[in-house]
Formats: sequence, C-alpha cells, structure tokens
Amino acid sequence: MDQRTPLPKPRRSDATRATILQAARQRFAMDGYERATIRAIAADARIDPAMVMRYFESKEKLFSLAVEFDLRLPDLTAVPRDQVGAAMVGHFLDMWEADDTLQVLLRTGVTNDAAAERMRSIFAAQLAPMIVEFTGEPALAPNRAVLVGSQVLGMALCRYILKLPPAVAMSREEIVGWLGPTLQRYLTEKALSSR
Amino acid sequence: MDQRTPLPKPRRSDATRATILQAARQRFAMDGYERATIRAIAADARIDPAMVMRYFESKEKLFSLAVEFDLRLPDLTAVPRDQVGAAMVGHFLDMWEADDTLQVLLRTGVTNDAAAERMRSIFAAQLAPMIVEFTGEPALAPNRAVLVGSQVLGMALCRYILKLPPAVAMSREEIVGWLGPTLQRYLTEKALSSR
DNA sequence: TCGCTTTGTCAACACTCGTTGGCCTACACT
DNA sequence: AGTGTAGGCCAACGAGTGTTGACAAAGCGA
Repeated sequence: MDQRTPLPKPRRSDATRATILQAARQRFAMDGYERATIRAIAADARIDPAMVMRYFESKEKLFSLAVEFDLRLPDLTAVPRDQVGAAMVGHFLDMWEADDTLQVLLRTGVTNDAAAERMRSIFAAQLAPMIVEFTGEPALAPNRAVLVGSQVLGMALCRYILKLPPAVAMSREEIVGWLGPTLQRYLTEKALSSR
Repeated sequence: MDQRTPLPKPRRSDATRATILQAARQRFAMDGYERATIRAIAADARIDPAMVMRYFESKEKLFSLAVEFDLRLPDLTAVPRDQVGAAMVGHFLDMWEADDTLQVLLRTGVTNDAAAERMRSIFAAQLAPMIVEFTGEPALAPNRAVLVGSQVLGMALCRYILKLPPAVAMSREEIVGWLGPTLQRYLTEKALSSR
C-alpha cells in the first residue's frame, strides 16, 4: 500500500503559531518592519526566536502573512445615496480601531516594498471594484478610489500614527461630519468641476 | 578697531558638510531612518563614514538637521476668498516636488519619534497659526489644520510614497480640481454641518 | 623652514540582526 | 520496555550596524 505520507505540512502547534502571528502583528504595527525584530516578537510570544523561524521560514514570510488583510467593505448600494460618504468614514474608523493590521500596513508601507505592493493591490482589488459596483462606471473608479483612500489614509496617519493632538482629540462624530461630505463628493460627483 | 574677522573664512569643510547633508536627505527620503545607513550616506557623498560622525556627532543629530523644514505657507489673505483651497493644494504640490524634505518627514515620521514630533510642531507652529490669521478664530484652527493636513498628507502618501498608479497618473489640474474644494471647505466652512 | 590645526583614511570595536544546527524533553504507539 | 517524532531551547555563526581612535596628508601662519 502507499504508506507514502502525503501529508503536505509537518504538523505543528496551531496555538503557538497563532500566538506568534499575533505578536508579530503588534510589533510590526508599533515599530515598523526594521525595528520589529524577530527576537522582540519571540519575547512577546514567550518563545525562543528559533521557533519563529521554524513556524514561518523567514521574517519576510512571517511579515507577508501578518499583512494579509480584507477591508470588508460594506455594500454601498444598500445605504441611502446621500449617506454613502458618512457610511464609508464610519466603516474605515471601525476598521482602524478593531484591528492593527491597517497600522501595520501604514507603518511599514512607507519603507517596505512588499507592504506597499499589498496596499496597491488592496486599492485595485477591493476598493476600486466596490466603487465600480456602486457608480457603474469603471473608468473613473480608480481615481475615486485613490481620492477616498487618500483622505482616509491621511486622517488615519494623523490620528493613529503621528498622533497629532487635534486629530486624536476629535470625536468620531466630528470626523464623520467633516470627512463624510468629502467622501460623498469623491464617490458621487459626476466629474471634475472644471470651473 | 575690531580686527576680529566678522566673516568666517569659507572653509573647504563647509562644502563637504553640505554634500553630506544633501546625501543624507536623499537617503532618508528613499529608505527611511533605519535603512538609510551612515555607510550608504557616506558612499553617496564619496567620503569616509567616519567623516559623517566628525561633522555631525551622531546619526540622530544628522537626522534632526536633515529634517528641518519650513512650509513657506502663502499669505491666504492675499488670494481671492473662493480660491484659497485651490491655492493651498497647488502650494503643497510645489513643496512636495521641489524638495525631498517632506518625503523624509513622511517616510520616517511613521516610525521615528523625532520625525513625528517635528511634524507635530510643523502643524502647531506653522499651519495652525496661518489658519488663525486667515479665519480670525483661534478655537477651530487646530482642527482645520489637521483636516487640511490629513488630506494633503494622504494624497502625498498615495502619490509619492506608495505610488498608487491612479494617484501617480493624475495630473496636477485633476488633483487641484478634486482636492481644492475639499480644502476650501475645511478652511472656510463655519462649523460642522451637524445634520 | 618648522609647527599646528584642519581634513581625511583605515582598521577595528562592541553590538544587534536574521538565521542555523544540535540537543533536550514529552509523549504516543508498538 | 524501546522507538519515533514533534515541540522547544540554547549557543553560535556571519553579516551589517553606529561609533571610535590612531594615524597620514594638506593647508597655513610664524
């Protein structure tokens, strides 16, 4: 009989694997790619640095797993058309505060090319298609996606990364109140007000 | 009489000092703080790494000099009141493309605390006061500054750092056309449209 | 000319990094 | 009992880092 073990992967403890991945995400989120050392991640996970290498072959592989992300965008066709801007702001605020994967992406994306590529693919594969579905016009969707993303990323940068005091102090309602109309315009305005 | 020479002799060291500083700015702008090594900077300046230490005592001191920056904000009271938004967008685009100091700040500010503090001080000491002068109301100025900054930084992040293809492809006129009204509202709208 | 400061080079130190291989322990199965 | 194996720890390697001190030219005032 073919006792040949077809087992694709050596069985390893899923629990510690998850622990390491979580610790890695936190470190990457706080320190960025270079300063988040394998040793620090291992210490957080209360484990030997060599274990990190056993579970994930290299720091780079570990990083690419830690940075997997799904925006879980809402279905804009289901919200009143004059509230899509506010809905988007609210959704992104939730995303930023629920998880630290977005912090990882932003902290590392500015210096690490793999993370930057990941962000590019998120824009192209998640945000833009959703806008196509909402507006029905594929041509301008990439531009609208970038506009929306720029405002959302910029505010997240100021509030969660740079921690500019006024940005931190603003309430959720204030942010939605200010940014909502902006996104509303980026999402719905027909074309450039060429003036 | 004052035989004391008031003019310091132009030493040759001033030239190399400037060369080093320029090379440092470029490296910091491209690679961020950690990956921009003293050795790489010295190689760019065609000089020995030890020289960098002699001229600037440490990497940290060199960095804090490389990151000095003046936004050179325009006098908004001199432009037509319905064009302040577009004027600001144009000015920031000029700033981003003329120099790479802003790239240094953004690339390093997300992981290096000194750079983040510098950005905070730029907001508080340059942007906010200028908005106070424009609007005449000191209370909301910090909020307006953060809103303007978030949109401008976000677009710069997408265009110059992450290099999202649609953001790179957009023309200057398109960016001004889309972001101008946004900044216009952030700068002039009386208060939150509480709805 | 001699001396002294400046400008630069070279080699090395002490340290941290990612990564590797060897060894130990626990335990399931026969 | 013995054996195999997976999970984990330890010490070390090689490379790269910021930083330092000794030493060689080069300029310049006397």
